[in-house]
Amino acid sequence: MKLATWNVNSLAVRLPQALAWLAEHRPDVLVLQETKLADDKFPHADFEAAGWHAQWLGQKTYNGVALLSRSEADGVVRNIPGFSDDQARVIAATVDGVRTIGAYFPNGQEPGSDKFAYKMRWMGALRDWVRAEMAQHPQLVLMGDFNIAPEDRDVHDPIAWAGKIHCTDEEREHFRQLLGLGLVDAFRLFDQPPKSWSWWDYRNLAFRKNQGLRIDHILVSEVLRPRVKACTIDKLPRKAERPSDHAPVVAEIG
DNA sequence: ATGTCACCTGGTAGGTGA
Repeated sequence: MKLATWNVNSLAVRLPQALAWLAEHRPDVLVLQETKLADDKFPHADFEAAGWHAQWLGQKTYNGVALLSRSEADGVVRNIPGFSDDQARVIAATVDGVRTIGAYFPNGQEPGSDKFAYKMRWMGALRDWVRAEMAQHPQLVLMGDFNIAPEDRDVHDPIAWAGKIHCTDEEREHFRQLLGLGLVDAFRLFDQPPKSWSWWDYRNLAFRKNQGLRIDHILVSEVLRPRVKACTIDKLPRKAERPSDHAPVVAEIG
């Protein structure tokens, strides 16, 4: 099966691109982040007309997540159970026997800020919940926009980014704790081209100069690990007219 | 140093978030 994650930075703007990408790649599951749509504005009819099941959790202006699947999605969970949150960041469901969690991690803005503290709290709650989910569902995938570059090789300029948001020791420690639950970064199961990024700032001609970060990830549980056949970043949508600043990440599981 | 994009409010620009 094919699983994918994509931060679309407004589904109102990117709906045509999302539909085109789905039609071309036919993933079994695609999770979206930053839909930026209130629930009553979510274009479920457009997805359904194209043959996709849709689950979503949104809010006006900010955040918002969705899960699109070819098969029906069961056991849908919206946001982290037990963690009171007015931001729409998590959608989870079981599709074809695989527990699939789509997450939009907080950006965190700047170390020491209130938003950074929220990011830490949110990641702690996510970790505890994912641990419980894994106990129930050995076949589990956690994917989305983590807003963390796990290692220096995931950063175009590690010196300039040292200690900055996405690259702090605290964020990287949280990423390692997720791996410590028994998850593995699917992208690093394979030889990859150096300077592989999933996000490029809209500013400073960053995409043209390939100045980016790898902050979008697909983590798979240990039982799925031997079944992962490939994991790639699809840069093509980043070259389109009116692109999202993120590229889709895709994993193939046999 | 910011050469961007998307969204909102309140007003035809400015602020916020990423």
